[in-house]
Amino acid sequence: MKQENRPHEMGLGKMSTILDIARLAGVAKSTVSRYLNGGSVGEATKKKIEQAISETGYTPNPFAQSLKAKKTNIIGTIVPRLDSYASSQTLIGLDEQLKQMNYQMLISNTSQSLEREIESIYSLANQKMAGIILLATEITDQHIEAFENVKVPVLLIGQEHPDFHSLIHDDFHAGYEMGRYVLGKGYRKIAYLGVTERDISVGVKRKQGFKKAIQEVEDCEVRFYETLFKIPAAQASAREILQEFKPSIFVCATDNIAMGVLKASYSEGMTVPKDMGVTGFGGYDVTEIIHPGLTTAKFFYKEAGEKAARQIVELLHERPVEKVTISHFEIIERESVDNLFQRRL
Amino acid sequence: MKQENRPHEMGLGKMSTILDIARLAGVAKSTVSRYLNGGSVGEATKKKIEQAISETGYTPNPFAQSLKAKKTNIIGTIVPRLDSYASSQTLIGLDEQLKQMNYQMLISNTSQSLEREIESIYSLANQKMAGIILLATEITDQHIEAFENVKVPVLLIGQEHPDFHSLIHDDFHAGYEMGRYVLGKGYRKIAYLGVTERDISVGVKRKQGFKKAIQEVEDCEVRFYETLFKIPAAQASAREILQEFKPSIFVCATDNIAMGVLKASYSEGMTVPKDMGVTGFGGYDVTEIIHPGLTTAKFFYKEAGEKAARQIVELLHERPVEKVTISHFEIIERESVDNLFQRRL
DNA sequence: CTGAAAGCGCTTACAG
DNA sequence: CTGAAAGCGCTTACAG
Repeated sequence: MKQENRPHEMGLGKMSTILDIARLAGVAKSTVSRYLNGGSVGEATKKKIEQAISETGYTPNPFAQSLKAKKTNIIGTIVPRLDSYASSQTLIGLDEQLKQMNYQMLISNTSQSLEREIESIYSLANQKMAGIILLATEITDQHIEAFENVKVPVLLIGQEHPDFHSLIHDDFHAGYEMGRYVLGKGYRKIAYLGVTERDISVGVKRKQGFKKAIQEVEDCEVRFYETLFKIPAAQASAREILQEFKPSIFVCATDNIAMGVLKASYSEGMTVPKDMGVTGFGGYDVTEIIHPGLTTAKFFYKEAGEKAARQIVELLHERPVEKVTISHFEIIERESVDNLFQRRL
Repeated sequence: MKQENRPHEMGLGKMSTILDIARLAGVAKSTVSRYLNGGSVGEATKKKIEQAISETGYTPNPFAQSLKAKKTNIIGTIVPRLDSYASSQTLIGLDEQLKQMNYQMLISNTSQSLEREIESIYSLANQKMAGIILLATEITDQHIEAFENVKVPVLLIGQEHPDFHSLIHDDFHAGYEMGRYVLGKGYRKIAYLGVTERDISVGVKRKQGFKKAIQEVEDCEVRFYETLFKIPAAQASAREILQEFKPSIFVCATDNIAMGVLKASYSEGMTVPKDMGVTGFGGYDVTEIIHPGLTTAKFFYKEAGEKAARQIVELLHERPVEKVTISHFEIIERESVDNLFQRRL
């Protein structure tokens, strides 16, 4: 399969078709087709067909195949953005696993437009995708309607919804453990810098988990803030909070937000972790590169992508798949958090 | 086009075909087809067809279309990796521009395997891509052979080659200007940390430009080193160089390599830029996020992607396109480089 | 095991 | 302006 199948003679003439192969091998088209699709073919004819195929470098026309089959072996993946660590890693995991299972992946980038997401659902369905994977941020009624209309197997990644199968990260427990971690280090004056609650996973669950940890302890002063996903916005929010609240630590709902806080702290002349602690969620590469390294709850995007690939294929085959799968996480300790107890000694 | 075309009734029955539309409108299939493809259709029939289409939510089967047309309006893009700033930005630029011109983009990720690149060329051609864009790192004889065989319009991004159209970044002049910049700041003991010369753009051209700048000045001590693209490898290389050479500045062939050098300098207890300067090439987002910010030669990947999209489409239409287009760059000054002249005062 | 025929949904000359 | 027919390359019952 590695070398011999390459259409070396393609440059000479036009692409060969199944009819060419049939003629060359002296058999009927249907026999060639049967050979190609693993049907029963006699040894002798098999030989002749193989010969003809390698002579011509024949390879079936996928459009003709799909036209008959009325579907492809392509999984359409809708992704809100291409330039995020989480997206890339998830896509890589999906792609590699899908390839291994002899499926193709088609990426549809929506540039963070929910409207484009809806369009993509219809468009992918129209292109006869075998299944659709949505790297979700928000599930609206329109999403639900679209998926109902197209009737293509669907898997959500990153958000869960009662109507669909989904694979999510363990945002709640990550929030909880992060809370416990921070409290365990002695921090008691905490700014939680979150995002919109329309994003259930990032905006709600992480915060809820964190709140639970807080409730297990006494006399802890916590304030909750909301900012945007982008670094400059987070930076601006942090600057304000620094004025009005002076927290001893920022617990940020994403690594990017944490980056913004770090920038704000620099520009205010503060040193992390000496003057203030910072934590994130995500486990982006950059959290390890920077100095001080960022303490964060790392999610396993690539693995999640691989798992999702296996699940969507199960779904295609109408085999049972658990409604919601929870991918794990890990608290990574780095320099951005100090041990206040130790400091007091 | 926004709302009305959506196949709301799709959920009810099977997808409708051109024949359904024809019957509903009381005309022939060919007339519907002509309407769809902008041929001449009478006002009255046009109305009826439009009515039928919006009633059914009809949308043509792309496989049937491609089967006839023997090609698609999809541009296949081969990318060595998904998780790099340069790749993502380029893809975003390509995708957005292509969409605007009514083309689709299909991404083929090769995970840095040259062999997979070759396979992708054949596979994309087999899928009747209208054109192929290769985010190139290295052009081997196999690439040339493959492209000759498939006879599909091709555009290279990032590397040039006499056989193909290409869009490259101005690596030579970026190297030159970076050299001048560093010299202008008074640095005279320089470690140039480059990469393999098999990568012409990154490994050869940047270095050549830099060398040219060096030659314009006297009594400058420069040593050239080679490392890998990954941060840990660069970090290890930097540590060694720090022992044997003690440069006053590291000029790194990529931002990632510069990140490795920064990490090495931290772990050696050095402060940038006080004890040592560092520069990169690329202009990745991370260079702005970190502290100190990294001085770098910024390339415009997204713009380059957009430009490439326009060019490949020109190529499809067999319109003239300049053989090699050079995308610009900009030296971004940040804190990782000091002014040694000023310091002496 | 093998082949002839019909059909997937569309487009494209060719008549009219 | 409009329609009947052929054909794109493949697969799938159906006979044999």
